Parts: sequence; structure tokens; C-alpha cells
Amino acid sequence: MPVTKSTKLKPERVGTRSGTRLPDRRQGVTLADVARLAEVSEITVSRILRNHGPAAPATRDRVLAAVRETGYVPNRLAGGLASSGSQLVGVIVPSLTNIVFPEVLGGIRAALDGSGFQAVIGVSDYDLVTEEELVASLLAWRPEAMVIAGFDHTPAARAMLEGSGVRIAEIMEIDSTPIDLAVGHSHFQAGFDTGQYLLGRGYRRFGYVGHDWIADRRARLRHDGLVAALAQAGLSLLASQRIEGPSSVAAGREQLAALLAQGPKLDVVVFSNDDMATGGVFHCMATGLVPPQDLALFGFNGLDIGQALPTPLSTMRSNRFLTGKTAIELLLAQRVRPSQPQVVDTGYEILPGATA
Amino acid sequence: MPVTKSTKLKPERVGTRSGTRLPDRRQGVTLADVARLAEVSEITVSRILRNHGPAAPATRDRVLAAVRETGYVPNRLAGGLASSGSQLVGVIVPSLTNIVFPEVLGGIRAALDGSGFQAVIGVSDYDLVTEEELVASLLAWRPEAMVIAGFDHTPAARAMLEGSGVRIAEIMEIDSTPIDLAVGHSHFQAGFDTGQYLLGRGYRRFGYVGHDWIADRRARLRHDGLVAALAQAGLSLLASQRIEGPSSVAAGREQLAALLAQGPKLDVVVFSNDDMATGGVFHCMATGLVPPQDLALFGFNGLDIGQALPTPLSTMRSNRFLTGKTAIELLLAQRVRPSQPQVVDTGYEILPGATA
DNA sequence: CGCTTCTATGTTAGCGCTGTCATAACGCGG
DNA sequence: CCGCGTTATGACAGCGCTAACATAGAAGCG
Repeated sequence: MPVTKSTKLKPERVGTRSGTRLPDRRQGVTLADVARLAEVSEITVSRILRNHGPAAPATRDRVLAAVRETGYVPNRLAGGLASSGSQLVGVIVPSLTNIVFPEVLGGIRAALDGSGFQAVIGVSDYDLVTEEELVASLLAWRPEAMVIAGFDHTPAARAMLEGSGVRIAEIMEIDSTPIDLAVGHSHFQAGFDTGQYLLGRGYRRFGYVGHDWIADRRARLRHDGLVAALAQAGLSLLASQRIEGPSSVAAGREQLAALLAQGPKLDVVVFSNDDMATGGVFHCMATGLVPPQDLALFGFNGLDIGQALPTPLSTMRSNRFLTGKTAIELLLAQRVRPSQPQVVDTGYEILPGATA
Repeated sequence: MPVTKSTKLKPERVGTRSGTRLPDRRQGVTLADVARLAEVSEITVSRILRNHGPAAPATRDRVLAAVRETGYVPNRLAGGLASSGSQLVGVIVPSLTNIVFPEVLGGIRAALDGSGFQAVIGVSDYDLVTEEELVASLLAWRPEAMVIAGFDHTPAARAMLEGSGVRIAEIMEIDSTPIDLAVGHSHFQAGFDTGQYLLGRGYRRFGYVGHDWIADRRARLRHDGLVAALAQAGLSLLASQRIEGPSSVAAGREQLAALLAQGPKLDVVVFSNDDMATGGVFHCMATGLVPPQDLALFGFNGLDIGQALPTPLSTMRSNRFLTGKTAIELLLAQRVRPSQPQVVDTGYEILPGATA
């Protein structure tokens, strides 16, 4: 009878029921297979592959040859489980089609490069419930750190993040107190500075074109900052126009047309971001308005597209790449949460451009 | 004595060496903790959480309450290892800053939505060696399927992909034979069709503005298709200009200027994509050229920005979202590789626009 | 030459979960 | 009231890997 005894490791592989799991197991090569071929123990193979602990050159060569011969690919599920360290960083952003988020991811990747860590990206679509699901789902991979855009989370999501014990960076804004670490800049202040800058340039008759405030809370903060700067000078917005959907060049174009149709004579229009402002520039081009003489335009973000326009867009450049990079660097440098939440300002700068 | 029985499972936890691993283990709640609190076995909790197998309503409630109370988050590393199924799909794209890739990812996410699967994204930066590393790294997570942009891989990467046994979709192009599945459209044909379309509109004096062919092989295929169409009509490109770097609006603007400075009188310029073509439109605006009368411009991709221009860009629209979505749907519908590689054409269409 | 100190490798015991095979309890028809 | 099919639950044995603790041999040293 082939019902031997099922002892030690896995003699049944062939014994009990002629390869019980072989048919469906496409997995194939494991550490044990490599070890057998190289005639060493599994742990030796493991150590050599991770450059961990000493190893005789001869053994190392034998093992590496066996790895190559078998086409062994380590199983990180097993590795992570055994070492309780997944080498994973969870990242949650609201969108990938708004170019600022891929840019942040670029910074994250740059900082992760060579660290052995891998980013797992979740996209929330500006939806807090989706975000909560993503938090749960990413936490289930036992990441070593987590990066999430913004401060707005459902109570459940916040509880999970806090309770997870992993380091958390909330990025893109610093206008609230973070759970652990915030990296970004103040959108309120950016809006305020925009107002002051434009007032300094002599503009007095302000209009505003924006997009969805519920989803994009940061756009709203910039608006509020702008309004505050105007109020301080005894002024207010003469006209304002906002769509419910996401920002886009087409929306900016339409909304500026709608804003101008409202009537009040304006000398400057501030847009919620560069996409919208670029649309505004297009509207001016199509209708023969020449910025900044006929109408000044101001954006936010410092996107390439705005700078490549025939008349470069006047805007504020934020440091998306730096934000992502800094967040990861700080997270990995200190693996336990500090007692006090930390805030890092990656700043912004005015790009004068030629539209305001 | 509170040392009741706690036996069976892991009595040494407290016995042998007073919590050997407890201090450093921030992990916290495990299935066992939930099971203990709900007074059932671990497997029962596991089954209930996965809706797998029968469960008495009372037990289910007790378990769910315990989960809530403890804040339990399942460990997918352990789950994946035990069930040899990670519920992961690996995705490798060359870039995130070129908007077409986030759009593909959007399709992938849409198809994955509700399936319980999660995408792990790698970005190769148009570098095949980086891509190879990503293949190894993603395969180590034992994904159930893999999506990768393009057909160009190092031999090692190809071997890993083939040997892994998982289903592979090579997306964005269909001009070569895939390992398993290809989803996208023919870039050569798109270029050819562009040529035919423009010839049909009466253009005869063609110029070309492009970007990095080594990294972006698909742009080159479109160029080759265009040249083939011209050759068939006894024509050829009168002038051509190309940068080594990635495409951008600014680059398109500069390169069109350089192209026109070359001398030959042109009546149409074909660009490697819409970013470049938008830059071309900007150059015309800045220099007073009015498309299409003074110079016709043609792009590729059908991006929003091109359509929002004062004169909408004439271009070809490809279906990035559909490509991503289709790839995942086909991959998940059939979990074993078909004997024959399969090719799915997601097509493209001409957007007449107003610049050609 | 006995003893410490490396260096190279192995043994053992899980990591936290799930597949598989029991087992218990409950109808229910004959 | 026996046997049988359900339904609900549990025991057990790993998944593939690695931390922690041996162990064995080779130096190093007074």
C-alpha cells in the first residue's frame, strides 16, 4: 500500500494519492525544490537569496545555479507571512486622470526605488466609502506604511488607519491635524497668496471659475483663501461659476463663457486649477479676448500644459513629486509613529506667466 | 488560576518563553482572537467572513460582533498562502504621466470592481530592464493574472511570464503574436489609415513630428504605417523632426517650429500623438498660422485636450478604457491559458476635428 | 593544546489562514 | 426507531517561507 506514513515534510507528494495537489498546482518550484537540487537546506537558499548571513562562495554559486535552472520565483505571500513584513506600502489617491496624482506617485516610486518596497495603489474616485473599502483592503496586505491623499476619511476608515499601528502619511494638504504625518502645502494659504498677488498687480474686479467642491476639498480651500484675501482688502468676488463634475479643459472653457455671460465687468478670473484655466485661455482665444489686457487669468498647479500655451499661464506651482517623495522618505526613516503628529510643508511658488 | 486551558492550539504562547514574539508583534488581532471571543473555532470565523459554507444566523451574528469589537482585519498574506490564490492581478505600464495609461487602468479597475481582485501596478518608465524586475517582483505575489503593455520584453521577462503559468494579457497593440492574449489595436494600420485619410482630403506635402521611438515603439509603428500609405501613393515625408525624450505639449511646439524651419513647404503635419499635436496648434497660434488652411495638423489618441482647443484637433481616437476593461474580463473569464494565443481588436476611429 | 570566536550550515517551530475530512445534531420517511 | 441526508461546526495538517536557536568545523590565542 502506498499509504506510507506522511511523515516529515512531504513524501506524500508522490505517495498517498500520486500527486494529490500536483495537477492543480501550477505554482511549481518552491524553496525546497531549489534546496534539493543544490543539496543544501532550505534556509541556506533563503539566506543566500536575501543576502542575509554568511555563505561560502561555492554554496552560493550552486544555489544560484539551481535557482536559474528551476526558474524559481520566491513566494512573497509566504515570505511576508513568515517574517511578518510585507515590504509593501499602500497608497490611496482619489484619481489617476488628474495628472497631479501620477506625479505624486512618481515621487513615491522615486523614494521607494531600491528600497525593496513595492507600492500598492488604490484609487478612490473621490468617494469616501470607496476609500474606506480600500483602506480595509490595503491594510489586509499588512503594508509597512500607508500614504493617503487628504484628511477626509469616514470614521471607520480613520479608526482602521489609527488602529493599524502602521505609519500613515496624509498628503497634499496640511490645513488639518494628521493622524501621524502630513506632507503637502496649505491650500487656504495658497488661495490667500493668490489674492494678495493679484491685488498687488492692481486687479480689483475678481471672478472665480471652479469645479466640484465636495470631491475636491482642496480646491474649495483655495477659493476660501482667495475670498479671505479679497475681504481683507474690502473686496469680494463679483461673479462666480462652478460645475459639479471634475475639472477639465472643456469645463473651464464653458464655465468661463458662462461667467462672462453673467454680466459684471471683470478684470481677472481665478480658476480652481490649471486644467480649468487652460480652458479659460482657449475661450479667450476663440472669442478674441487678449489676456491679460482684456481679462487676466490665473490658475493653480503649474502644469506643463499651461506653461506651453502661446501665452504661458499665470499660476502657482505646487511640488507634487516632492510631496510623494518626502512622505515615503519620512515614513521609511522612522518605522514607529511619533508621539506627536508631524507636518511637513512642501510649499509652492508663483509662476508669473503672461496671463495675469 | 486564570491558566484555564488555552490548550489545543498554542499553549506555548504563554508557556515556554513568556510571549517570545509578543513585544515586536504589532500585528494584533488574528482569526484566533475573534474565534475565542465569539466562542467558535477559527475555521467557523473564516467561513463566515468569506460566506463559504453554512452558518447558523446566531453564530454569524456573534462572529460579526466579535469582528467589529476587535477591529479584526484579515491577513491576506496568510489567506493567499493557505488557499494558494492571492486575488491579485499584476499590471505593468510604462508610465503614468502619459494620460493614456491611467485611462487603461481605469478600464482595468472597472472590470475588477466587485470581483474581489485587486490590481498591483508597476511602472517601467519605458525601460525593459525595469520591466523585467517588475515582472519578477509582481510574479512573486502569485497574481492570478498579469497585464502588461506591449510585446517588447527581455528574454528573461518573457521566460518568467511564459513559465509562470498565469494568464497574460499584452495590451495596447496587436501587431505581434502574444504569449497568451493581446488586446488593443494595430498602430501600423492606424498610421496607414491616417495617411489614406489625409491623402483623401487632398494633402500631398507631408511633414512628421515625433518623439522617442525606442521607448515608444507604438509611435514608431504609426509612423511606419503613415509612410507606407504615402509610399503607396508615390509620396514620402518631405520633412521629419523627432526628439529623443518623451512626448509633451512643449516638445510638440518646439519640434513643429524646428520642422517648419527646415524649409520645405508643407501642407500637413502628422504628430506622434495628441500631446505633441496640441503643442503644434499652440505654435501655429503663436505664429499666426491658421489651421487647416495655412497648415493642417493631425494627432493621435483623441485626448480631451485636443477636442477642447479653439479649433478641435483632427485625430484618431483609440479606446484605452475599453482595452483595459476587455483585457481583464477575458483574463478572468477563462483562468487557464488557451492553447492558441488570442487577439482582440478594440479599434479606433477618426475624429475629423478642424485642423485637417 | 584547551578554549573562545568566528563562519557556514542545519533543525525546529511557527507566521495566520484555509482545504479536507471528520463529527455532532437534527429531521424524516418507512 | 433505524438509517440516511442535511446542516452546522470542529480537528488537523499544511501553504512556502523565515526567525531563532543550535551545531560543527576552522581559526585564533595565550
